[in-house]
Order: sequence, then C-alpha cells, then structure tokens
Amino acid sequence: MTAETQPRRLRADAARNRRLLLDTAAATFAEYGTEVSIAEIARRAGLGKGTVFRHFANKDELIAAIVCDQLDRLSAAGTALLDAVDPTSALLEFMTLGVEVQSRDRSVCEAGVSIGVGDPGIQAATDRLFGTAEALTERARRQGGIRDDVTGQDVILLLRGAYQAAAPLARTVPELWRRYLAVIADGLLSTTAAPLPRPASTRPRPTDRNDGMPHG
Amino acid sequence: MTAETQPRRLRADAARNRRLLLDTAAATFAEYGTEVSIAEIARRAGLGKGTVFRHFANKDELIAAIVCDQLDRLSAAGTALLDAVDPTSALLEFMTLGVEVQSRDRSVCEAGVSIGVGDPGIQAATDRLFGTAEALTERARRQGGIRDDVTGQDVILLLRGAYQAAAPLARTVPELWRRYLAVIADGLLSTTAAPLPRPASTRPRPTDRNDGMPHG
DNA sequence: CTACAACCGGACCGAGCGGTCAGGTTGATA
DNA sequence: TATCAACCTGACCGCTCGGTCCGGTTGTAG
Repeated sequence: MTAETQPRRLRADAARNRRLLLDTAAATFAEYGTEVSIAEIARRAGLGKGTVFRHFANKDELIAAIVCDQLDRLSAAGTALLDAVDPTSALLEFMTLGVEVQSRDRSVCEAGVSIGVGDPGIQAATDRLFGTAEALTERARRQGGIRDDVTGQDVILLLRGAYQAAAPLARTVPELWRRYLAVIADGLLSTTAAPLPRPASTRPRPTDRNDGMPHG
Repeated sequence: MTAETQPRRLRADAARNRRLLLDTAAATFAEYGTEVSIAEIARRAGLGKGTVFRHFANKDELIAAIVCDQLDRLSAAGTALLDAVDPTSALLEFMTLGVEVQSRDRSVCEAGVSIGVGDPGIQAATDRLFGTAEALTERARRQGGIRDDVTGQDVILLLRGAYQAAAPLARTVPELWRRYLAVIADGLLSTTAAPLPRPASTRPRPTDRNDGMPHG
C-alpha cells in the first residue's frame, strides 16, 4: 500500500530486500514486540544492519510502516462490516477482529500507547480507525442495540482493554480475551443501565471544564 | 512491612537512606514507570548509585519491594471491604480502588505484565491479591449481585483492563477510566446475560483440554 | 576518644542499543 | 560487454544502562 510511494523505482534486489525486511520485521515485532533490536531483525532477514537503515530512516519509521498497515487492514474490515445486516452484531464482530489483530501482533497494542502523542503516520491511521469505529457504533446506536452514549473511541479503547486484561495469561490461556470481550460487550449492550460517567465526549462540550479531549 | 526482615539492625544513616531511596524510587516509578534508570533515582535522592545497590541487590529487587507494598495495601483495603454491608457495592468499591492504585502508580500496572512469570515476591503478592478478590467476589456472587461465573482473577484482570483502556488518553482525560470501569461493572452485573466464554476456571477442569491455568 | 565495621560515592566496566559510513558488490542501461 | 549509480555490508561511533569496586567517610560500641 505505502510501498509505491517511493519517488523512483527501486532496483530489483532493493525491492526484494525491502519486502523481505517488512515481512521479517512484521513477524518479529508481532511475536516479541517492538523492543526487538534492528540488528536482530536484520539477522533474521539475512541482511546487514545498514540495509535496514537504507530503507527506513530510523526504527520508528519501520515500526510505523508495519503498524499502520495492520491498523488500516482493521479499518478496511470495519468498513466492510458497515454493510452487514445487523449493525449491533457487526460492531461486535469488529471488536472481535480488533482483539484478534492485537493478540496476533504485539506491536499493534504497543503502538496504541502513543494514541495521545506519537508518530504522525500512526496518528493518522488511528484517526482513520476511530472514524470507522464511529461509523459502526453510530449504526448500532441508531438500531438501539447499544447504549446511546457510546462513541467509536470508546469501542477502540475498550477493545484494547479487553486484550490487555487477558494479556498477562495469554501464554497459558490464549483465548481468555474472548471472556473479557464478552463482559465488555454486555456492558455496552445494556441499554437499561444508568448513563456512563461523564468524560465521554470526543469533542469537549463548551460548558464542561475538564472532560474534553484533543482532536475531533 | 518488609523493612524489618534485615538480618541485623541498620546503622542510623543507612536506615535513613534506605527509607529515602524507597520513597524516592516509589515516587519516580509511580510517575515515569519502572524504566527510569537507577542513576536517576539515586540523583533524585541525592545519593550515589552504589548506595542503591548496597540496599537492593539489583533493580528488580527494588521494583519488587515497591510494587509488593502497593499490592499489599490494595489487598488490605479489599480485606477491610469484606465487612461491608452490601457485598456487590463492596466489590465495585474494591475495583475502583484497584484502578486508582494503578493510575496513581504506573509501576503497579507494568508489574502486572509479569503475573504469568516474574519476580517471586510480586508473584506471591499477586496471589494474595487474587485471594482477596476471590473472597470479595464470592460474597457478591452469593448475594446474586453479579453473574455466578465470575472469579476473583477475572476481577483483577478486568480492573487492569479498565485502567489500560483509558491509559492512552490519561494525560488529557485523567478520569476516563471511571467510564470504562462502569462499562465493565455493568457487564459483570448483568446476571441475565448468557454465560461467559469458557476459559474461566482458575483450576483446569479435568475434562477440558486447554482452558486451565497454572497455580490454584 | 579510639578503633573499626558499616557505609557511602562515583569512577569504572561490559553489554547492547540506534544510527553512520567507507568500500566492495551488483543490477540496469546503452 | 562496459560503465556507473544504486545498493549492500559490517566495522565503527556515541550513548545509556545495570552492576562492580575500592578509597575515603561516618556512626557507634567499648
């Protein structure tokens, strides 16, 4: 996707190595997280360390390329779900996909930490994902399937929460997240319950003092 | 608590410095997480780096001392709540306290990652906390206030999830976790909902193949 | 007051990190 | 096939980290 943004066409071996690096780094980050050293990734790819920095200015750029790809895939899946017949179960399906992405790829979850402040590319991909989530949530809300004060942002953040709740035991109980996602889903579905605590709004209401958030 | 376990009495200045180090490290880890260097902590305490390693064999031991203290405080608060009149709201109160501990102290949350495999001291403190949570959950379960398949372990893990869901925006919306704790609480309260997905049991049922967990 | 063990400080060590660069290698072009 | 820019490599750099160690300092027991 972002591969062809190169100003000039790459030489055949260079293009091959770039792909190889992207794949190797993705697999390695997915398994061990983004703390793996560049040297280790180069070693696994059977290339020199310098080659990595020829293709990516620095480590963050490499991480961003991979994480953005994952986030955009999830966004795309979410967009496809906008056509589903049942909006509420589409939303649940989306959340399930979201947790699966994380449990398959540690780097995605780690990148989420930088939602507030981080790489601009990841920031943009996150915004896109928020948009998709909001659209899905909107549909479910209109249907009356979920509480009417849930936002797309809530959905994304809670989906991360479900994964991270189960993370400490992920090695021994790999699918524990399904349990916690079910709890959270139930919490979102219960339309009869009392309204959620205030700090909800994606854009700050003018009257409120501290509940607001940056971006819109 | 763990302070008097020393084999011999400390010299006055040594005891003072130990306290100072513990307090400084706790405050620093709380604010910046456990990645802060030992040198930085020593600097803040106005002591030499060597002094830190005189009192704690290595960095992990220092972290463990502080995190265990926090976990035990939470355990104690939970134990006190066992006497509350309403078991269900006592459980919710406990969960609120748990998230507050984390949002006040980043190191506690980070330590949770090592629930599966980590420092034996933290492991023990975690087990104690699980016990307290289980007792509180048991009462609420008996009362019928929450679903009957929720365990103490679920409560602890979900409480971490609530914090981590809100964490990315914690700087700009400090109390967002209340919102997500409310969602999770609703999910736990809904006694009418379908039973939670399987991987629940604290001890593996003999018939199940992979749902089990280590320890009991 | 003396003497000494306990204690303190910070220079020092080795390992590992992200990132650079000179020099050898190779794919495209004509 | 000859040429050369693009490419690859791994030694190297500067930095930070956890942890060690020894010479100087200080609390305290007798």
